[in-house]
Amino acid sequence: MLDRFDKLVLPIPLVARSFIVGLNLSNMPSSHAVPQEDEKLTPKNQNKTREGEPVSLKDLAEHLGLSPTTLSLVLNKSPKASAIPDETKERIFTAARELKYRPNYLARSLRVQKTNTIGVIVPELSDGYSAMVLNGVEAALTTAEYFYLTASHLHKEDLLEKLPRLLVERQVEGIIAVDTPIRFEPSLPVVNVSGHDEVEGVTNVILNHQHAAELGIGHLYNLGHRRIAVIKGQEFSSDTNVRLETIKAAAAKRGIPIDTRLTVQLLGDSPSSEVGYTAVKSLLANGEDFTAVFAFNDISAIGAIRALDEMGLRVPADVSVLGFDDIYAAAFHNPALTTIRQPLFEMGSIAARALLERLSNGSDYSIPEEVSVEPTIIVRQSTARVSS
Amino acid sequence: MLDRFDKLVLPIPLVARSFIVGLNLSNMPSSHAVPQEDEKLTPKNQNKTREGEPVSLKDLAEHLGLSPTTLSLVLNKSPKASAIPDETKERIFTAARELKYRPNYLARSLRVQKTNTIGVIVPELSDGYSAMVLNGVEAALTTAEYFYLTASHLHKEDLLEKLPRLLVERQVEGIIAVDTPIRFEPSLPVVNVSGHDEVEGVTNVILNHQHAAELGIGHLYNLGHRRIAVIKGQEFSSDTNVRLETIKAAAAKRGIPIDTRLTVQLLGDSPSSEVGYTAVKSLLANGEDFTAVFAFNDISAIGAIRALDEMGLRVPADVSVLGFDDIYAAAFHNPALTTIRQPLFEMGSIAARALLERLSNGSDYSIPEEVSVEPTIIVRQSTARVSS
DNA sequence: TCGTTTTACTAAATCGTTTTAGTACGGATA
DNA sequence: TATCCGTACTAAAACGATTTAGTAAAACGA
Repeated sequence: MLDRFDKLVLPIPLVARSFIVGLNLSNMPSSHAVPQEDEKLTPKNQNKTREGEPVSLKDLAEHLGLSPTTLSLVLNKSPKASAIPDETKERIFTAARELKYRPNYLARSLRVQKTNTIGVIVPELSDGYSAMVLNGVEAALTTAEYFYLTASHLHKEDLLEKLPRLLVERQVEGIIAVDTPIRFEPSLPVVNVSGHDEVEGVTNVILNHQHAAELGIGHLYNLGHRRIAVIKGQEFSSDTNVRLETIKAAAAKRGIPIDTRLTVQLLGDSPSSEVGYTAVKSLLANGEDFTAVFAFNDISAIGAIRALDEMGLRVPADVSVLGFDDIYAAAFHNPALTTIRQPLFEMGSIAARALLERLSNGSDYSIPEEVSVEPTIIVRQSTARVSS
Repeated sequence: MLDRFDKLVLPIPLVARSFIVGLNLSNMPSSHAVPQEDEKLTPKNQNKTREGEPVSLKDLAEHLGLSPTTLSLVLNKSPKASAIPDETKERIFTAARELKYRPNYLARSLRVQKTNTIGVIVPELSDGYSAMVLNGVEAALTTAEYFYLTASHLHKEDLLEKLPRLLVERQVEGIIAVDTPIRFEPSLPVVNVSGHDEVEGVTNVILNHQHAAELGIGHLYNLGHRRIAVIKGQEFSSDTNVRLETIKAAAAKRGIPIDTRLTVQLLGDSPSSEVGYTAVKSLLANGEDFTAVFAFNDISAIGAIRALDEMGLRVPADVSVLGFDDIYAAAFHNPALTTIRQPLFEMGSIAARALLERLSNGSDYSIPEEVSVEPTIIVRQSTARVSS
């Protein structure tokens, strides 16, 4: 254990690519074959505490001549420690600090049957969406002293079934799923962000999609758009269907039903704008005629703009493009995206808080089946009044 | 503690329509006040296994009339189970499946002193950079059946000291830090992605910055640029100083030293393009004269383009802009960013693999102090030959 | 002065596994 | 016939905490 770091002392050429040569003495052919007693090698071995090894409560108790019970009571500031004189308490705290005692969370969790850990399942970390939600989750968890294990399912069916089981084995107290179908019967409290399946025991945190569609279609309608193309999400995304349906409804309500030839679907699971680009390319290749595009998300809106641009169509002069999500990039794209904002951070934080609440209230608690949050429309440069 | 969450119910006046009514029978006022024996309520309570409660190895052993030892040996396919007849083994596996036995990872980890868990410390999840690296980390960890706990320090000094300690308490086997200064003495193997401090016991995974600067400055130089502005990173970013120094060196080598009046620093810790925008705005406000901007990253390059645009300067016609990182957004920005690509996914995956290797090889292993990866230049539309 | 309470602690059980060190028995070997 | 070996298992310790149920001595109250 100790000698692990000794090797680093070696002079290392600065410029990268340098690997230190293996130096473990015991493995090296020694010119004088002197048998070595390990004991003798460590003269600084006072207080019988093995340097380097973590010190346990028992070690600390022995060092102090007290029992682990007493230490536990004092260190956890249990009310049962009231009879322990302050002087002793002080001794204990001081020793704990000096010997750098760190309670073993594993042991504690096992005993008290509580891990202060939850599991988070996301489609993929780098898709922007998940990361923003995770940020909110983390913020809420941190204040409650919880940690979380993350797992990405990458849209693979086997992982959708396996990951929850693995997390449960690791004794997470609950699970937050982000934009992920629930393919397991929940043995723990589960909160799903953007989940539309109604599964017993699962709280869904969802956007008010109807409102979102109203905002988007209303905005385009008011600008004079009547032929609106819609980019539908990938099949695996839980929002895909509601998004499309609510948009259709909002359009129909205004007497401008969405032409089915004007809906294209995102294909493939790349988290880049590529998929949006391809989708709109195919729309244009079919010679369809429209004045606005309502994209599934900002990522695909950006791809759409590229596709239109390549066909010589200016955004927003010739075609308006409306995004969804309001990711960081939206505000600084050229042209800046008009978009329907989802409060992703808040959704994550609400999800985490809802989960924690369920955890702390145990079974005598009414589980909200659904919590909805409101979208807002952020008008920027990618939409404009229809020309002509 | 508990009441903290009660409030949460309030600020969601939204459309939280449907709530499942509390269903715990024992809490519900019963019309026929029959005293209930819990036993009687569960007729399917065969085999004395409490429905709902997870089944332990002991439960399973009792159910089978065998000892936990035998089950453990068999379930873990220990070579010591060779004497157990196949028939018994089969019985054990079947029962485990039927009663849905899931080993408690906590207990196992405690016993075998191995958690198969590492800790990851990042500045912030939603900054794109961290998420990409994490993606790589995860990919490498998954194949080794490791999980990881994530913690964000948000550039706060107290968290930089506290988080590693919390992770160690939770018995992580090692720590991966991403773009994070090491403010603790490592008691565990630590790998730092983009770490430039040389701390004993810490392996740094870094980009070959000199090469990156050569690629960038070389590209601009070859296009005829002689007055190049440089956007320096925030003070907290570990790459900030090397990046600037190597760029200066590469420029000086070509006889076009970077004018100090042409370097601006990113300020504030927003992960949006805002900071790059502000920086270049101030450069332009000073009336500085330059034909190219070498940005600290793609995010700030995009902000720079916006700032130039607002001043009527066309990119790349009037000013070339060179980014860094090659995030997903770079390819689809308008104009598409020419950028120095960092293999972030690979860096994460290399970091994880290096850590795992250190873990599995124990002390008799030579720790590479530094592993470097190579950048590439991706030429797109934001840079062009200097006009006239 | 005796009984009760308070003070200052501790022994041992417990959480759910794994692992060490067995046991008991039947059959083969010497 | 005694010994050894293989088979089929098990008891108990261990991991490192928390928690229950104490104990012994001192202080207090009647």
